[in-house]
Amino acid sequence: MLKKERQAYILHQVNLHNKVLSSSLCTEINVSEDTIRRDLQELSEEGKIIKVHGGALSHSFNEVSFPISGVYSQNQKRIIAQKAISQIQNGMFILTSGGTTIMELARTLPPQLKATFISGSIPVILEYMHHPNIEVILIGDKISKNSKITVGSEAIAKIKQIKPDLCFLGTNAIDAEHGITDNDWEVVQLKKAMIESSKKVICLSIAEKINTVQPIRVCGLSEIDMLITELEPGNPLLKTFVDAGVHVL
Amino acid sequence: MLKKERQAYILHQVNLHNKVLSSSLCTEINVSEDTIRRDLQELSEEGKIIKVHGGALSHSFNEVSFPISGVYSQNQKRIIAQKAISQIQNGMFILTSGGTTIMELARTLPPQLKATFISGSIPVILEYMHHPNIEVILIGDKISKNSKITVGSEAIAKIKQIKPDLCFLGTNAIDAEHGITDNDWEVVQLKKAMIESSKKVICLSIAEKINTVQPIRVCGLSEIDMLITELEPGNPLLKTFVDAGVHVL
DNA sequence: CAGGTTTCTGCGTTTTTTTGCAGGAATACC
DNA sequence: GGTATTCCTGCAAAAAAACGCAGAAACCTG
Repeated sequence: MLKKERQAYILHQVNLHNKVLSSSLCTEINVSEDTIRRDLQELSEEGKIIKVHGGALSHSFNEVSFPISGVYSQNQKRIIAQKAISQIQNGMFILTSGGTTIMELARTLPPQLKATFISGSIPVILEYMHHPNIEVILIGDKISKNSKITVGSEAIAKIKQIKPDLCFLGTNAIDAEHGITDNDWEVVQLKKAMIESSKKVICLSIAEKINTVQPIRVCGLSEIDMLITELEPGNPLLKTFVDAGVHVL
Repeated sequence: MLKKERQAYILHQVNLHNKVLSSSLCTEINVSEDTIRRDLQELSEEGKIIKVHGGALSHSFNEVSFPISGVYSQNQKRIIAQKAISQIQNGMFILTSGGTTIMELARTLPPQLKATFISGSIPVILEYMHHPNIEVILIGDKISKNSKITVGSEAIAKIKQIKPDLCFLGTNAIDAEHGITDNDWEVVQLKKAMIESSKKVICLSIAEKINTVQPIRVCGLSEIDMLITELEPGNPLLKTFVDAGVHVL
């Protein structure tokens, strides 16, 4: 990995998470802690970041403190993202939906991971594009402005042509009885196609959305292979899903 | 292998993978590391790539790469955008390439305009999405990280299926003798398809790029219907294009 | 076509950059 | 106050770059 490349990655991480720990960076990128420190030093001298004991902060950070609930659910999503990443192997073809949980997954992907990611969500695609070793395939069609995702028959047809190894599905609502449900008809059509095409479907959901129902049905529990939440697999809230045969992580 | 040939290959590799290692290049092309280094040096001096220790990176790494021409050429591009907008009518289907000039066009679009815009460029699409009355169609395929545009046979096939009223083409280089030329092979393929599909092709170019040539040919002057620059149509710099039958605005 | 000039390329040497490591100093945490 | 990180300094090894040079190829030019 080139020095500039590494610094670009660090800078991206800082801007994304508002802070980085040099200790975690050096295991991620697999270089010595000294190298990270020198990188942070240089970036700091260029005014790109603020170096502090143990890591660095984003420049915009020290200005305003942001709402606690945002950070709170961000941490939950980070846990989910970590679990999801453990399911990814080098060389995989991975289809993902949109949504903030998937965004967090995209941000958390380790830099040395080599895989191909496919999506129709613009914000998620932008995130994938920042990663050094990831191939990005964009599903094209008409853009739904409110969900910022491509929707329509062309997109669905394209999804049906591929056979990804994994499909990560961000969920709006999941319930033991009604399965996965959503509130946007076009997005639901897309998700149905994604589930149908993929070898393995992994559903990402924060606990808050468990046992909630939305008007339009995406699929039943039998069609998903794994459910990932920020909770421990043994949590009583998840029991009904385990009983229904879903692998809970 | 000729020097120019070698440099074109290197440039292509950089545009494709966003980075190259001089060590891997010299085994690929089978020349000494010194030669590669000199090539990278030259390409870097021409502003095509960014040379770093151990290899080279594409320009997309440090976004803010044009400090001088930035705000300066922004005004020029705004003039071009205004002229381009005068050619748009409500209800049109408009295909656009990527690039900063097109970005400026996207930003300048009047809010009441109702039209359908089609593109494969991520930054441009983001801009279109902010407009209230514009339908956005995204061309999907593999994303070229450095040009931030979808490239590949799927994208080209999709473009060939449509018949837009207008095509706005951002140009890297235009010359009376060689026509429109560019330096990224995949982007050229895309532009060729765009020109072929469209009823009317309008070429946007800042004066700085007039009478410059890049290695790969996109099309001759006869294939474009209109050329828009920030200059007055009567400017002597544009005379050769008027003589060649291009409508200059 | 002969002779001269320029350009290109590879090789050996020197210089610079990068990176990791060790030991002591500074800092944070309990 | 004690302990554990983290930070800094100097140093050394490896990699890469720069430099000078020389042979070869290409290219004028009369």
